[in-house]
Amino acid sequence: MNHGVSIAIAARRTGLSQHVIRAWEKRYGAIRPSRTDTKRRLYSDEEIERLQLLRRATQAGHSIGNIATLAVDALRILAEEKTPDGAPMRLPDTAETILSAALDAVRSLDCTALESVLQSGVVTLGRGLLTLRVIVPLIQQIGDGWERGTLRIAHEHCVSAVIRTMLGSFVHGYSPTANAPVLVVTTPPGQVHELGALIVASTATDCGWKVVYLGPSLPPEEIAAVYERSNANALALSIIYPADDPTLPAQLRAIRQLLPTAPIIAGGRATVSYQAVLSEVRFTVCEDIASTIRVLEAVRMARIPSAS
Amino acid sequence: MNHGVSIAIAARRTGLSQHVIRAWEKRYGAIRPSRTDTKRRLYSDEEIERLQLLRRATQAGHSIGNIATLAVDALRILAEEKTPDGAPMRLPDTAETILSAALDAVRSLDCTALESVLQSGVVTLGRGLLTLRVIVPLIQQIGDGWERGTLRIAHEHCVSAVIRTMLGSFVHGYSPTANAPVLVVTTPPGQVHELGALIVASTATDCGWKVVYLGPSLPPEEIAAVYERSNANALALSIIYPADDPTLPAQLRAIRQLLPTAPIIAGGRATVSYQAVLSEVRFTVCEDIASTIRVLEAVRMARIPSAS
DNA sequence: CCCGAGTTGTCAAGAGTTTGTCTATGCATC
DNA sequence: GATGCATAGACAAACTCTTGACAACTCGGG
Repeated sequence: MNHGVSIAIAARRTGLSQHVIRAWEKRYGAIRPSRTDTKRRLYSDEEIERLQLLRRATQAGHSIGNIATLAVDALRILAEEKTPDGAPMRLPDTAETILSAALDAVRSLDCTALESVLQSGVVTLGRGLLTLRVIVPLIQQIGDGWERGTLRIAHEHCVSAVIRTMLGSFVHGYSPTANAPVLVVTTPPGQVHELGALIVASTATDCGWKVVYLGPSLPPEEIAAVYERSNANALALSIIYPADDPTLPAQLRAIRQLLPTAPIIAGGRATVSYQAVLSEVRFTVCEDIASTIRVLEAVRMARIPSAS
Repeated sequence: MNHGVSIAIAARRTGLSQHVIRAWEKRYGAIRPSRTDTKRRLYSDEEIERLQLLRRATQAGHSIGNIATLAVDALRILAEEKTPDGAPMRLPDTAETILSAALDAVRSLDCTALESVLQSGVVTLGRGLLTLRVIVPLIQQIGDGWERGTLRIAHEHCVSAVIRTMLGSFVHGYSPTANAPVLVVTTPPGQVHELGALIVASTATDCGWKVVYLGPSLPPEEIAAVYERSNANALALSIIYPADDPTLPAQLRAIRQLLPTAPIIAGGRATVSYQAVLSEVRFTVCEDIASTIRVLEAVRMARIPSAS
């Protein structure tokens, strides 16, 4: 079957050091990779996944000695567990390291490097933290650098492309739960930047929502049609760049008119420029990701708790 | 009978050095090229493809010693796939199945389902075939359905978002080879559709190029600056949608002026509308993916083998 | 509050393996 | 005769393996 990869690759893909991988094997029998004739370890995809799960479970506070021999399914459960407050303390530090590594990659216009930095960030921080502590600041700083003239448009484009891909891969990441609430995410017409919308989409996915992501710049009728066809529970709109679009208020009113009762969330830097309309049409404005999460949580709770 | 090519050509086409090719043959029996009467090696297309697969599999972390004698099919799996056209026979059937499953998912606006259909398609068909036989037709049919009114704009947006993410994840898939040729991919200003550019980018990655993907709609000066900073060997531009942009010819001329000698490839549906300019500025126009691959191959061969 | 005992990540040294690259020599081709 | 290819052998750099040791940390008890 799959002949497996070397320990170096296994280490890279799991975020563990080679030393740790060997130690876990020797001391706890956590895995039993096949060997070549000359005793070199060969890791299959399954074993690598197992190592990833072990890693996340240990980071969540479980001690390796206790969980090393558990079945994969059990590990999946342990690894999924959140750490509400006993959160690891050293992570902010790591986030900054990753961020600066990412900025270096951007400056040298090395998209491949940027991607692998971010990829390792996913392993280390997880999606949520990576988004919050790395991707958002990164976008911010690229924007600043561009305005100050230290970075070119091309830098911004290149980074956007990579981030776009990464965030996109977060959106449908988890298999949907049966009765998960549904969130429609898009941007109103004229709002061409989709990164904000993607951040919301991936965050919502992370929080257990089923997300229908529609890309940027969609007309009100389309938004409304999709909202109803998909039995959505909320709508999220990202408003970032053109902060002085005279046609936007009309669009927002049209949306509200088509969806009179829907919970609609608006977020993004440019929301401040449209405060009047936004409150007029009763959109919930979110300043940042944290408040978005809170609002999503509130909407979810407000749903009629049918079962039990 | 296929006469086969010399080891020098084989080295060029695979990106491997002659030494390595010989070493793989001698040490691992990885290939067994036919010989002339005077014992010179002659490589057939199949053998060259095998070498390419081996190269990609090793880049993916598999050690040459373990995989050298594997069958081509197994290699395809390890190398994550590619089949220019001499494909296995049952695949067209599979491709159609996947395509229709994808269309179903689109019609019911279930992005999650679409994503998992495509994901399984990657496993079954590999990146190259999935792109050729599923993604491209899918885009085509969505476009048709939209024009006929059976599908909404929202469908198109939703599908684009999913495909955008999937193609994006293909682009930087492999770790760059030391002396891989570099291709810059983008679209000229005003060309906002990036799917075509992404298809080229992912195809080129598949062929062993190092790709610098810059997203859509980049000004000529930016393109040129990146081209030179990244020591690129070629530039690819996708021209798909506005087929009647009066400013585009000027942009194309500007690009050619900034990069007088660079090999520039233009592809996409709208190229027919700009034929006059395109030939004036000496862009190589590609009708489809296959011809793009051929042109890339030609450019790679034309490179003066400076090193070694 | 301090002390062992157990746990866990990290490291170093020495031996062995893998693999890309290079040389030298002779033949082939043009 | 200049260039390209074949073979064989030699290297060096990069990887891995195993063993043993060490430091930081946790935890229960004195």
